[in-house]
Amino acid sequence: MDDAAQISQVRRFNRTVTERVGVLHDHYLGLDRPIGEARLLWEIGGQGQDVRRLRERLGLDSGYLSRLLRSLEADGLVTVEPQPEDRRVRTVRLTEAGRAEHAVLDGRSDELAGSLLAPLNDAQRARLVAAMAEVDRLLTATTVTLDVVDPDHPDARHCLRSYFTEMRERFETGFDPARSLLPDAGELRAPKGLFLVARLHGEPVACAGLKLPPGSAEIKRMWVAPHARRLGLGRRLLAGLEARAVEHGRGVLRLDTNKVLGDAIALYRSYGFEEVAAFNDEPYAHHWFEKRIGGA
Amino acid sequence: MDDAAQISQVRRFNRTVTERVGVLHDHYLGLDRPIGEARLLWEIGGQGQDVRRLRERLGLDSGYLSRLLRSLEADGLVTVEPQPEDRRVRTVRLTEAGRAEHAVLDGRSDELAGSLLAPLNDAQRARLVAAMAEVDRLLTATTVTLDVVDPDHPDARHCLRSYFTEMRERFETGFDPARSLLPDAGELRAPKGLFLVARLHGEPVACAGLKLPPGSAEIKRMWVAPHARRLGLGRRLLAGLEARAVEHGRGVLRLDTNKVLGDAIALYRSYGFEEVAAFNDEPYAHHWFEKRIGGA
DNA sequence: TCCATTCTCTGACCTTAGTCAGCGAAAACG
DNA sequence: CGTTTTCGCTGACTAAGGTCAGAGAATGGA
Repeated sequence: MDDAAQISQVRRFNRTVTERVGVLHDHYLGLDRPIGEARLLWEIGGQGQDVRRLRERLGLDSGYLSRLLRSLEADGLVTVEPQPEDRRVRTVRLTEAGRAEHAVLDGRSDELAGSLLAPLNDAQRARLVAAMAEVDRLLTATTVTLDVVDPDHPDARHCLRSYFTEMRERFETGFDPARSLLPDAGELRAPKGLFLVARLHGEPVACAGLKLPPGSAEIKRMWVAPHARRLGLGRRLLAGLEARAVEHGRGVLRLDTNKVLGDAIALYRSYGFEEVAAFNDEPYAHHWFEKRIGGA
Repeated sequence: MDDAAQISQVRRFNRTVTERVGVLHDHYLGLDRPIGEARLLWEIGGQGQDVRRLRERLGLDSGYLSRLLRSLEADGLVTVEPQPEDRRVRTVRLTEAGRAEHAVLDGRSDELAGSLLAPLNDAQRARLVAAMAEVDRLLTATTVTLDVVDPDHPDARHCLRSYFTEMRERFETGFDPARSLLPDAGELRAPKGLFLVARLHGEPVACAGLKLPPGSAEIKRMWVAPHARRLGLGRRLLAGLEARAVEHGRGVLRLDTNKVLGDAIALYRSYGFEEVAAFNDEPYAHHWFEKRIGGA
């Protein structure tokens, strides 16, 4: 299928979906109140949200948002209170009534989904859901951003904590960071290295570090959050690190890994890594890989 | 995957798509003029449209639509003229300037589609487009309506004309209606039979007739438009005819078909038909099928 | 021929969505 | 400590989207 055919298929999709889903969506959501308010109520959700965060997520003008909140407050659906730590920031929470209304919206959303599936038979339904999952995955993948951050940044720390926890659970021998050949944080920070974090909707969902000792480049601590797998993030991280290693004039990228990380090993191979003899004595490693980079 | 899991997958899809496609869509479309006008301009399209039809398609109030048209007219983008046949109905056509503006919107729509694909690599792109096509097909399928119409109705005649043309092209021996055991139109009209037409966005896209001689029920002239294939319409037509045959107290459904119609034959088998000896001497038939219906 | 219906348009009106400037309180900075 | 910045709020305003009742022309049917 050439580019033009792809474009026109995407356009057909856009049209069908905005008609069938988009229109119904607003229609279902906005039965009793303006969709602006309904969306807001929805976004506040069970645990409450800072006004600032709401403004960001929904992309609303501060004055406009304020007015919407007043309106919801007048209807007794939300309460707005200053945060104890920073009394400029205010937190919105649903009241009992607000929670009830939220549950109604939730139910409508289920109805909408049901109404799309209802006219189909079982086989078609399964195909539709599978295709939707695929579209969802791939469109989501395009919104993930990759940034270089300091390993001490909260998002980086979150990824690293998750990484350690997962290794501890998956390695047959457990995982004790103290026994591993861990780069101290300084080694994953310029000029000795760098650290990449991938974010989805602002939340950190994957990371990878690059150590840059003279004449070499080594990947460390690559991790992808379970709910963000199958988005091609591992590959994007590898590509990101490779590009940066090339920028630093390195001709080889290498890494070590544990035998239980089968998916990762498959990824390394398919990305062009080849297994080599051990180049360090990392106690948790069973395989060592290298890839020539930068056209070297 | 159980029902709840399907529903929640559909909901995730709805959310992702309305965010990524819906929002961008309005954004791209509405750069220079209100989206209401832009949508209208878009819907008028190259050949012009009756006001009535526009109102239906876009679901707009007649007063509101009228005002939008005045506004486009004032900008010199459209002309509105009464239809010659029925001077109450008015037809909207794009002027030269309107056509230019339409082309701009068209380009934007391409851009939008491109922007969804751009961040993906080739393999992902192909997967996304394939999944979109599947979603598109299945969602479209749910909007098809099935109605009993008179075989002389313009939509029925359109289907039958297309059917004859296609048979003429595909049968190895050509197809001469005069030689075939054609039911005359009366046989596919109550009380001797019936005729079903499937419509997509109001356009006829498939048909099938049922002959109801005493004690028997026979399917004739089943056809699905090429662009509406793979939507499960054949199966729906069969189900529709079966249900009506049962209503008329018949216990067996039968049909004859030509050997070149491989897809149709596969459909009949998978729907539960079994091949039987010839029950008529239709010169263009190679296979005869029967299915017990109504729990008989 | 008269009457009912269809189709579009106009005027009056309302709600929702959204922008912008500026203000006061709280926090951060130097 | 004073100054600057951040955060949310209010008032004033605009545009867009949409509803409703009714008028006037054209058509169809009895």
